[in-house]
Amino acid sequence: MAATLSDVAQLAGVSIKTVSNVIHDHPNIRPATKQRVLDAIAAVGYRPNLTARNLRSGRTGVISLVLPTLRNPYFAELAEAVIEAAEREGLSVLIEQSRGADAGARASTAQLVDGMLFSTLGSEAEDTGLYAQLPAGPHSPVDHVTMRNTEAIRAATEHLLALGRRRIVALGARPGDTSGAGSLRLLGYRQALAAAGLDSRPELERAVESWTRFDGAAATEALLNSGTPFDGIVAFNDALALGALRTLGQRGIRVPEQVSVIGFDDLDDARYSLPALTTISPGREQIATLAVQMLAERIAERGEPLPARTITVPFALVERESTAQASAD
Amino acid sequence: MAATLSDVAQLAGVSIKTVSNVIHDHPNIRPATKQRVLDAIAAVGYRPNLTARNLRSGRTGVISLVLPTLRNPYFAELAEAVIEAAEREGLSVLIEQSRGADAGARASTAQLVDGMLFSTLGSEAEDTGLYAQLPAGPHSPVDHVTMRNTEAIRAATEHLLALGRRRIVALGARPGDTSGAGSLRLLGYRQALAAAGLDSRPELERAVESWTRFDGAAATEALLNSGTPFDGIVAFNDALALGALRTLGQRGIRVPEQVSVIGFDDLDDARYSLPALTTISPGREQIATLAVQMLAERIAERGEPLPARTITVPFALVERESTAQASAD
DNA sequence: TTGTAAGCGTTATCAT
DNA sequence: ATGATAACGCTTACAA
Repeated sequence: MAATLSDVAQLAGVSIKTVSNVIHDHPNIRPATKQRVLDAIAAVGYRPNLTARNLRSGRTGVISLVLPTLRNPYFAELAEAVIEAAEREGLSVLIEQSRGADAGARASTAQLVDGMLFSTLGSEAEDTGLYAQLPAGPHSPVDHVTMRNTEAIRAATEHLLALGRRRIVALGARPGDTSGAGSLRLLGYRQALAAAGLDSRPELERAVESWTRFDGAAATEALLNSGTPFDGIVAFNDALALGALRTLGQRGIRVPEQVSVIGFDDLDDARYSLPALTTISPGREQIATLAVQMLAERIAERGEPLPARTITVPFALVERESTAQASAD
Repeated sequence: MAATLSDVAQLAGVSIKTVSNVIHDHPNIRPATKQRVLDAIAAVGYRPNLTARNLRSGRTGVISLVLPTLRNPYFAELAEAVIEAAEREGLSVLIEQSRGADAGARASTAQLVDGMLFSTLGSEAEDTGLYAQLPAGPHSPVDHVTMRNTEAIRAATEHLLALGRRRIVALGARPGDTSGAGSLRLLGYRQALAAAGLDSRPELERAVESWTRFDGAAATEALLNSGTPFDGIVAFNDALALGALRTLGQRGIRVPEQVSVIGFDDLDDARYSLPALTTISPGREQIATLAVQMLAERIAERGEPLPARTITVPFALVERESTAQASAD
């Protein structure tokens, strides 16, 4: 059995209040008493019972991170960043998978956690379906931390344009999507083309089912088979780009000599692909840090609810081999 | 403020005991009363306070998974498997990073979790350094779920031997390691060679700092530069193998025609590399399931401590392109 | 069938 | 400077 406050108090010959005072470094404790208590704590190996403390304080020190899957490196890297940011705030992270409808309702609705962080695939239906599920009810304000989807893909496209590429493929359009990340990124691609005075060509906008390496490879396969000529690929995420690289490699098409490829996410994998992938770094660490901080503030402000805030973080374009300047063509 | 048992009781005009009875589906409740209580629960939006329940029961329903990093796909995939297994047991998973010495002591020593699962990189020092840290003290029994390191790498090596490979590289030896996964795998490699009547050649046993894609690529680079001829690579994990594939691809060496490559872990990535990687599937789902089950049993048996158990799970060799039979050489 | 009350281990408000 | 004692919200003997 674990030792409790009263065990310590009894051994030290004081009341539990005094022990509690010592633990919390309250002022006004006689040094002699304090020492006696500290000795008693050491003697019985006392550790505060966090559950009891939580019941009193109404807090648990735990937040949950709800995401679709850890097998997707994007989410794994985000989770790691969140865990580290949470640690800095003195919080632990419970990871839950959002299997469709029940977006992580388990531990959360049951007040096991002080707050929740949601990360989605950025598809439209997903985001909207989420709000209904929130434990605090649909009225409570929700903060958002977002990335510059449109601007970043526009910058990515302009990067290829600056290399002299003119037949640039947009890889990853999602047909039904009109407000999610997919459509924002498609918009950025179109903006870049328009600003460069190029017509957008439907046959260069390639749709995929999901933003995975597999679909990236398959879509590139289909693209090649269609005979449509192209000299650049703006993939809407790194997984798609890595899939594209695989297919291009298999077909003997040289990157970056014949085709430039750029991705989005700056996964660890992007550094080790062949060739190493140029990509957009969306500011993952900052997103994680801000999200955790905002949640921590909200947890601290219980009662007086803060207004909903939306923060957008800056991105960076990371140049690697897949868009290196072709020496000669 | 969240509604409590007494709020519900007051509204329904019964005692909290009755409400509690309804919640726990106790027998002997008059249907009319039950309905009244259920209505009241719905009316105030009552959700049981898990923290209070935990304080009473002494359990939290949370276990922690301590691992080095989620950025390593091996651990990300394991974490996902553990989360799913835990969900089946009605447990939530808190993920903690073991940053060196303090192997996840935070939430754990503080009784926030009912039990802990450790997954390490399998290096020797790491494992031994762990036991001292365990919250329950060094006496408490610890269960182990392990994979067949030696047998699996032996099978991998024999797979290459069966393809006619004779100059097989072991990629991933860790010099200082005499009891960790590295040495067990090296042993399997040597056993296979010995059984085939081949001498083990030191120049074919390539050491690396860490089992990463980066070091796999670098070690393969060094191997090629050394001029040592070879026709097969047994990598001690998939990351090393994927790094090797990258270097071989870069150098224009064809896999599997000139060199056969096999890995260990069966990461999702192994399916999408170029060429797709043959590998050892170490039984990850089973490991996760068994580990969670054993822990759940231990949590249930509080008091009467079970003896320490060690379970070893079977492996499977997954054949893909990187060891396809070369048609002609 | 339902109610009363004790207690889980803390923290915090009073007194003293 | 320290000690009683009442909460926190729940489960569960024991009574009624």
